Amino acid sequence: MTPKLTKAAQTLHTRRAILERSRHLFATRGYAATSTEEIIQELGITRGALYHQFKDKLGVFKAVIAEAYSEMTAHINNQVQLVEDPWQQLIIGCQAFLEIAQQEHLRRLVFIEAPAVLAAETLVEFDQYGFGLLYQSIREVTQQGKLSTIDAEGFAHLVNGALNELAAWVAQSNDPERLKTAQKLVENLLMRHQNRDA
Amino acid sequence: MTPKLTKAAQTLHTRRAILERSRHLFATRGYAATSTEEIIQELGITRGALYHQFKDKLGVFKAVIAEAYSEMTAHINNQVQLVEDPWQQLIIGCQAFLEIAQQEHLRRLVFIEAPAVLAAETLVEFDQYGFGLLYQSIREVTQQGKLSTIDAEGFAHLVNGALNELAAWVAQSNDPERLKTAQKLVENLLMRHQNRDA
DNA sequence: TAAGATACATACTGCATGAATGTTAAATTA
DNA sequence: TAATTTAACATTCATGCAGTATGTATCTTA
Repeated sequence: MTPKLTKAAQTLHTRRAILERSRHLFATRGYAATSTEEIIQELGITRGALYHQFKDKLGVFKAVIAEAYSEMTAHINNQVQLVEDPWQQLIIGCQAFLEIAQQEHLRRLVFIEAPAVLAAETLVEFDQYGFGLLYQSIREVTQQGKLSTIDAEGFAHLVNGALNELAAWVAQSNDPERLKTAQKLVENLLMRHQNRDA
Repeated sequence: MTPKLTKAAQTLHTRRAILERSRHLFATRGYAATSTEEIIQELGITRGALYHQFKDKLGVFKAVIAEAYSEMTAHINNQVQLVEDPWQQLIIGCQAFLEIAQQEHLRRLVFIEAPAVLAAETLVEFDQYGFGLLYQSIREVTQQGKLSTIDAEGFAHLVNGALNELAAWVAQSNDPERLKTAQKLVENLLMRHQNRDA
C-alpha cells in the first residue's frame, strides 16, 4: 500500500515552509525580533515540528543564511562563466555581485544579521564563499601581472568592502541609475589598478 | 549640611559604571547574549538603578554606541587637523580610521552589533557621523578637481566600505605590518584616482 | 524645615526558548 | 503481511530575561 505522503516528502514540505517563512521574518524584522512562535503560528504547525526539523532557532537561521549565500554565489558564478578572460571575469563578477546584493532582503540577511548573530562562530566559514571567489580572482590577475597592487589579499578585502557598501547604497535608493553608477565605479577602481605593461 | 554624595554625582557614578561594564559585555558577547541581569550583578546594583538611568536595554546600548562613535571621530579629527591640504587630509583621515577601527572592541560594536541591533532605526543618524566626514572630504577634493571620479557620493561609499573591511582585516591578525599594508592600500587607491592636471 | 523630586530597591508580570513527554503514521523486517 | 521500530509531529511545562509597578531613603529647594 502506498502512503499518502512519504516521510521524506513530509520533511521536505515542512522544512521548506519553515525556511521560507522564517527567511522573510528574519530579513524584515531581524533575528532577535522574530519569535519561533510567529513562525509556527503563521504556518499552522507546532513547536514540535520546528524543533524536530531544526536543532534550535539558531539552526533555522543558519540554514536560511546558507541558502542566501548560495543564491548569491550562484548568480555570480553564472555571470562570470560567460566570459573567458580572468580580468573580465573579475570585473563582471564584481558587477554581478552588485546586481544580486541589491536585493534588500539578501543584503540584510547576509551582511547585517549574519555577522552579528553568528559573530565569532562559523561566520568565517560562510563568508569565505563570497570572499573566496573574489580573492581567487584577484590573485590570478595579480600573478598574471595584470593587476598592480602591493598586497593581493589586502586588495581583495578592499574591493570586497567597497562592494558591500556600494550594494547597500544602491539598495537604499529608488534611482535605477545607481546600480549602473556603482558598477562603473567598481570597474573604474579596477581599471585604475590595471597594469598596462602586461 | 553637606550631603555625602550629591544626586548629580551619584548619577554620574552609576551611569559611568553601567556604560563601561555593558560596553565590555556588548563588545565581547554581543547585544543579545548580554543580559541586564549580568550587568547589574557584576556592578552590585539593582534593576531599579539601571532602569532609572536608562529607558531600557536598548537605551544602554545606544549610549554605548554613541560613545564609541565619538571616540572614533575624535581620533580622526585630531589627526586630520595636523595638516592643511584637503587632499592630504583625506589620506590622513582614512589612515587614522584604520588605526582606530583596528581595535576589535570598537569595530564589533560600531560595525557589527550596531547595524544589526539598530537596523532600520536611528542607525543612519549615527553612521552619518563617520561617513559624513569622509563624504565631505571627498566632495571637497572632487570640486577642487583634484579627485577624478564619476560620482563623488558613490566613491565616498566605495572608500568607506573599503575602509571598514580593511579595518576588520587588520584587526583579525597579529601581524603588526598589516596596518601599514592597509594604510598603503588606501593611499594607493586614492592616489590612483588623483587628477594630475590640477 | 517642610514639600517635593530624585536615585534607587524589591517584587512581580508576561513572553520566548527549548526540553520532556506523548501520539500517530510511515518504514522496516521477520 | 503482521509485528516492530522509527520518524514526524503535538502538547505541556520549566526556566530565564526584559520591563513594570510600587515602595523607600536621600537630596534639593522654596
